[in-house]
Amino acid sequence: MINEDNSVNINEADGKAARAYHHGDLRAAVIAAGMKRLRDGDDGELGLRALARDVGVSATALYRHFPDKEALLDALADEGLRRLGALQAQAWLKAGGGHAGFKATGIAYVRFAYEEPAVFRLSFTRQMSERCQPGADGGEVGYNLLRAGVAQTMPHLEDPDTAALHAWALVHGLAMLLLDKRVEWDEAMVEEVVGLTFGGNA
Amino acid sequence: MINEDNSVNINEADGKAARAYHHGDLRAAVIAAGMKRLRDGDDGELGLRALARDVGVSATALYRHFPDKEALLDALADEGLRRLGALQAQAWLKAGGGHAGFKATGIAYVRFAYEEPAVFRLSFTRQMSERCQPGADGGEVGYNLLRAGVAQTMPHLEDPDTAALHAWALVHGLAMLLLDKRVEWDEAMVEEVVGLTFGGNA
DNA sequence: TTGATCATGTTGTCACCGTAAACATTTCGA
DNA sequence: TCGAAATGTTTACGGTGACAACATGATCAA
Repeated sequence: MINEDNSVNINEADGKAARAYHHGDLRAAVIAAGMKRLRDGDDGELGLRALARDVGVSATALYRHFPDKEALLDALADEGLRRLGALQAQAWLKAGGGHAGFKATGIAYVRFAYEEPAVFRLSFTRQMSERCQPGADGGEVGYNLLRAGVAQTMPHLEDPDTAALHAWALVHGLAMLLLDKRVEWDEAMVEEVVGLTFGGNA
Repeated sequence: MINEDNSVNINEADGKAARAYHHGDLRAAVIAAGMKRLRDGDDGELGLRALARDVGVSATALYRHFPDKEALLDALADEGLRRLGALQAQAWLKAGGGHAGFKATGIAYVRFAYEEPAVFRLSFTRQMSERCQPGADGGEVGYNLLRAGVAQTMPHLEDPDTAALHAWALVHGLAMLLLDKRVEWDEAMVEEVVGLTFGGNA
């Protein structure tokens, strides 16, 4: 069981000795700790040793759950994409779908990048060429929303693929420019720029 | 003097002893070597030691020219931006300016990212918040071209800033999606997507 | 010519990192 | 109950960026 503060309870049910040799669910705990570090902007690299220390375990213990550091980062990246997709879906619903919903998914994309820069960057920087776990999301939720939005919002375009890529590139580029401090965050600005492509400029 | 193969000639003019204790122009040589490594896709990090080895000098010698590794990377990043700007300017001229020229600068941006991924990524990933050397370009050439292009191509828009950012975000996002293998390179696709924003879709 | 001074490069060292191998402990199924 | 499998620890190795102390070469005044 993992608490909100990422501490881990062991033997919650049976109340045995507090300090057990085995960790409750190390894999999940490590991912949670990694996410926390990314979110807290513990800027710089997150290292195996620091992560293991957070969870209260030996550095090499992580190798029982991840073949190497890359695999661990991949897991974190996937978790990030999953969260992004969830936020987009939520924004779509909240806006009631349609044009407004589509635009909302775009803004949610940029906002996520701005609010959790390290997570966003990690999620997209990892080359997804390697093995994709069967359970991996890989950003499918977000992309499906995108395709649906394009279909609903711009049925007149002859090539929906081009339009979808256009929309994706726009929000992704805006997000990246924000992360790399090429552009300063400005809610109104984001709405305008996104709206220019995402349906609203009628 | 730095040759094409990044070797360095010392005492070119006076023909003195070939092996001097002091390096001809270590700073320039290191930057050249770094660029070469980035271009050759010597994947992974480029380290101080490897770089020093390339140039044929001790690792710590680099600290005479750069306060730390970050500064070195900053120098490489700036060099990258300068090259990008040059390529864009060249594309603009070759296309004869106007709408076609504007679109050409956008495509040049994406192409540069695709052809020299490591350089592009480094150039934009470095936080430019810190001190910008007086001589640093910082991507000014490229941005000026962008503003000029927007002004020429879309005079009807009420807010040129929004339009410029829109265009920039589009090519930047497309570039990033290409680098991170979210999208496969396809010349025609790039032209279409870029053309959707960069003037051509009339 | 001499010798001081400074810029530049070298050697040695340190703390940290990822990770492999060997070992210890706990859990669980037969 | 007992042995195998799963999980965590210890130790060690090579690599990294960074610093301090030292060596070498160039420059310039006296």
